[in-house]
Amino acid sequence: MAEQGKQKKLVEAITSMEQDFAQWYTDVVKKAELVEYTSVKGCLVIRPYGYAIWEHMQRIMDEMFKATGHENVYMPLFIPESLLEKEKDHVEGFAPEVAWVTHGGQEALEERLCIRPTSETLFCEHYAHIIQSWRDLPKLYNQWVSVVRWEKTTRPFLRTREFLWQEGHTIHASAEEAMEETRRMLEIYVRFFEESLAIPVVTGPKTESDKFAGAVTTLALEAMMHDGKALQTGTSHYFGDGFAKAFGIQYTGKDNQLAYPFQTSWGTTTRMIGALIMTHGDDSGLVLPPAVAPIQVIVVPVAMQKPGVLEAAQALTERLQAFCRARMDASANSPGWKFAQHEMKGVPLRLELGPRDLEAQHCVLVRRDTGEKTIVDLHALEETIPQLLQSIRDTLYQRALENQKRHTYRCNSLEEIKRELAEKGDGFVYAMWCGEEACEDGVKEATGIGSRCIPFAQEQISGTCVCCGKTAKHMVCWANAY
RNA sequence: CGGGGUGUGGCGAAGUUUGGUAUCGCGCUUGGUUCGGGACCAAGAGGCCUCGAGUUCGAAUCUCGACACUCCGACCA
Repeated sequence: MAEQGKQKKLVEAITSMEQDFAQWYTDVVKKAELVEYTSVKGCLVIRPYGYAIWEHMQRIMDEMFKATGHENVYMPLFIPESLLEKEKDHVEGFAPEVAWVTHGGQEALEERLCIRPTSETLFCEHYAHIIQSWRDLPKLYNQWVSVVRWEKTTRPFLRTREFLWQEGHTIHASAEEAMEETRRMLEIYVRFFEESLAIPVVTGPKTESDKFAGAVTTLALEAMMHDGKALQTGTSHYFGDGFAKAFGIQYTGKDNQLAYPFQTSWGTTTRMIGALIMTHGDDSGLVLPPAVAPIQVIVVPVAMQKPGVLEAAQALTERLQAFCRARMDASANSPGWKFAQHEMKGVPLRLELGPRDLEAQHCVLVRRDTGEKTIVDLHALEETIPQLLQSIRDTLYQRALENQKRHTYRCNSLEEIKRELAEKGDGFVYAMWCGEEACEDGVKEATGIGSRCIPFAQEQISGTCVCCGKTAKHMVCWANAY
């Protein structure tokens, strides 16, 4: 009997992270009911539970955008080929992965239309129409839409052909102001990641070869996943006046001279959900930071056929709903099944309420992050639950930060990089670089890891480039990436 | 896009070598007993074997092609 039960559990369990991290990830996204595959490659259904996580992300970020003066707009889905082609670097960067619409009904279109891979060109066309005077600047726009990039290999949330995102597009009178905006939005992302997602990030500009198609500077957020690989989780670009010149956006300044304005764009995507899974998840499934958890407290009535239990659990759930996202699971499944199920879905807190608890006027609270059980007086929940939720966020953040620190290696030579990676596994490698693309490629060639960004938090690891030995200009964060 | 693996009820698999009309576990439905870590009994329902061509009296099984998923590379949020 006992053996049979154990066997059953093994069959239904997800693959362990250690055994196969990629398979573990796929198991979690499926079993936590985040996504379902469709018949179109790289296009997934984001199921209600997964979409609810996205909605919380949206809500929190949108508030931050609005608080800094941004407005939401909506640009069309289609971009005519001629418009996409106006900025040379931009089209070269995106052309290989755009999807084209060639027919309307039965008739071939005179000019084919691409499905937006990003909307710089549409914003530029629009700005050219509406900006005439210095009084029209700045424009601080954002949109929440989906975009399409015809990726060759796809993975749920990490790389899909259609994905949801927000793209901010701003236009300013001066380069300084635009650069400041680029930094400001990066900082907003950092704050969102750290406070709401409990994910520490490394930030800094991308190298020349790695920046966004058409950008002067690309600032990136890099997060470390549990397996030591890097995931780019957001970017903020400074465009200078390159797009303005390519699209003929001009305004008349206070000095009555025509001038080109300066632009930025910045974006984050549903990839953040993937980051969440791979940063906090464990062998029991998803672990969600409370800020974006669709359910923060799951109430599980135990022995709910006993008189009064279900009613008490229902009343308690309603009471909790005044200050947190609480839900009761009164399904006919056994308590053990419910425990496992809600752990799989990453619910931060579980509240067990049974006849014994009712008699003593307390309940059992179980944290998802540590598994720790505490017995709490029913009258103290208004105080205890918010504290626990905060504590869960803090613990998740600290844990992720420790993982990042433990897997950050400071190296002085290519040999050292190879040795560290071989001995300690994937991670961030901090090493000096001369600034030459040849050496960037050289590091990739020799060690297999690529440059992620040039961290703002620079350290002087040595004076010379790890690749060529010449005088170093920057410390670069290198890593294997998703 | 290059290299591997896989595709059989909702999920996981057996069956494919040696062609004969599909089996098991979980899940699902109904009724009952249970309930503090993935409960149990009984009775049911559910499958153009990924799709398309071909070979054959006959194809899940053999041949060719397509598609999807997945892993490892190259590229990207």
